[in-house]
Amino acid sequence: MSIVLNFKSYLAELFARALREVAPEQVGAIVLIERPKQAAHGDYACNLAMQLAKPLRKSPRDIAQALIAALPESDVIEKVEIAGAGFINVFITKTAKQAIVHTVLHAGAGYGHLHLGAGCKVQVEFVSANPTGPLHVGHGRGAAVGDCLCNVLHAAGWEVTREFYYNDAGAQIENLMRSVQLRCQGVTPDDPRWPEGGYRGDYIAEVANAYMAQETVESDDQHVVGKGDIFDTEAIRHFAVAYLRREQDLDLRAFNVEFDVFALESALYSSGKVEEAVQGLIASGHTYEQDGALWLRTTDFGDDKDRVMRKADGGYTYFVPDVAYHLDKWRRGFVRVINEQGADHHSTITRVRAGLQALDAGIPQGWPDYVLHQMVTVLKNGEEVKISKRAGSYVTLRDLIDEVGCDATRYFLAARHPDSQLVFDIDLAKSKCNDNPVYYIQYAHARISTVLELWGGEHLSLLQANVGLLDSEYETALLQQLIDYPQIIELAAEDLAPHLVAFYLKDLAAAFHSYYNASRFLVEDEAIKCARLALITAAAQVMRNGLALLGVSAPDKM
RNA sequence: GUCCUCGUAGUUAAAUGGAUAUAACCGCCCCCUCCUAAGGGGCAAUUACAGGUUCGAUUCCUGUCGAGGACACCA
Repeated sequence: MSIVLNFKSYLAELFARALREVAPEQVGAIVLIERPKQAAHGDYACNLAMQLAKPLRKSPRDIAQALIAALPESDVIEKVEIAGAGFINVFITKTAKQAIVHTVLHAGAGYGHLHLGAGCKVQVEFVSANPTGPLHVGHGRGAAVGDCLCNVLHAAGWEVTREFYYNDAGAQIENLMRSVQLRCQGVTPDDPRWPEGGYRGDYIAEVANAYMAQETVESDDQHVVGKGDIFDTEAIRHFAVAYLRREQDLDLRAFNVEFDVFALESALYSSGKVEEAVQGLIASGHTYEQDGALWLRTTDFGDDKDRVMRKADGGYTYFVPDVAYHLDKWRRGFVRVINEQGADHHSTITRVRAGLQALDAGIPQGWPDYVLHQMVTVLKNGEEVKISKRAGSYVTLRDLIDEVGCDATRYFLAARHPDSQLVFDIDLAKSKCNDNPVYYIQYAHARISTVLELWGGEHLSLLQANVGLLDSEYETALLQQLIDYPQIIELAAEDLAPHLVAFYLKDLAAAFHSYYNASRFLVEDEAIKCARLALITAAAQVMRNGLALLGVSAPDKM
């Protein structure tokens, strides 16, 4: 019996071989294997014959006939049929499906790991919040989507680097410094002296108090001691940045998100990378001077108007360090880079890509990739929540974690397509009943754990189970879910769509709950009991694997 | 005004260009002497509109309408 880890790619290979025989000149055709929606259409379907109909000037059914004849022998294929306009429907043998139980039990946490990335390096930049306050819900969505995406890419075989970029200098940081300085002097936001762009949240007072108390602050990438000097703006600035970075680190840690690299905008200046990028752009001939400013002709690369690089006052606009930063990513060997950001940043995409093209550094067009997530609104008691007491003007990630827990927060923020707007319903996320998908999935895992504990046997003995006894409609459905898992990873990785994992887990849990309700596992017949326990042990394994990608726990008891 | 994303059952959402569009919630009806009813089974209900490309369109293209966002020598 062949051991098949991934049926889809296995069949794709068989059809590719048939294609080489039937139409060698068409080997460029894309062999697509899909899961039909209806069971009558088999377990897998291939549309190759319809694709080839036009170039080969033959009827799809004739081509299908030839492909089937050329299909290599395989003991996992029960039968092959031609249907409809020319679909080739493949039916998998029961034995091959049942074997998935042993495949999963043997692979364990490695089940679902693929080699799509072939160990290539990919860098994912996400969150990238400036250190001017606690992280808000939007950052939370970025953190959840970005981190899950990293997990999925890792599972798909990429070598992933998680990176967080932030601005530790510039106008917003200046505002932050002044706000803290005023708080040190006892001035509050309701005072007429409070500046226009000042930060009004209560956390500014906390920063000021810590600075005056000469506290020590350590974040993932900063270490500083408060000087307590109200007039040393440099010391205040440095302290405030470190303090708020640490706050964000604590939020992220509570959210199970860890970064490999923190990149600072100021470092791009001090290392000369910004200047180097500017010189590169000037040398490329895509710049010009006008009205005392230096412009980049981004319209050469699809932008709707040219952009200023160096302002008349001599300072660079923000997109220049952005370009320098991305050039640096490229030089660090990241052939693939994905930026996960809020959709309000979409206007930077064209500019950054244009700047990189203008540099003529061999960077491919359309590099880097972007995943933009839409707005999050928070709902509680049916009403929109806008204010957090501590932050002043927005709902913080910490508010959500404290209120509904890390698991539910991660699940809800990652379980929707990034492109669609998200309403975070706090009451739903908190509810411990069946309309809450997080609990629904976790409950399935807990149920399996309970059964296995009651059984009390040695898990290793399940490797000997006779899975040929798994034959009911519920068992078949659950087997199929287990078989589908690697393909979900593949899809999620290719589409940069981690939410697919969340949907899959709901389906997997549903298949288990139905099975649970319809059958007993701890039955008299030893062989049947072992077969069933082996199946649900495998199901629990896949639940753990999938939940791990989402960063959600898989409890044994609830 | 220009650009970007989205428009799918009453509601919230899935669907790599494939065959009869999938779930959950709500509503109605059923199932615990049972390994957790935080569960299961059933009924009803959907692609905004108009064109186009295709053997085939929820998916791609154009336009209209609707929701959100972006449009600084701010970041």
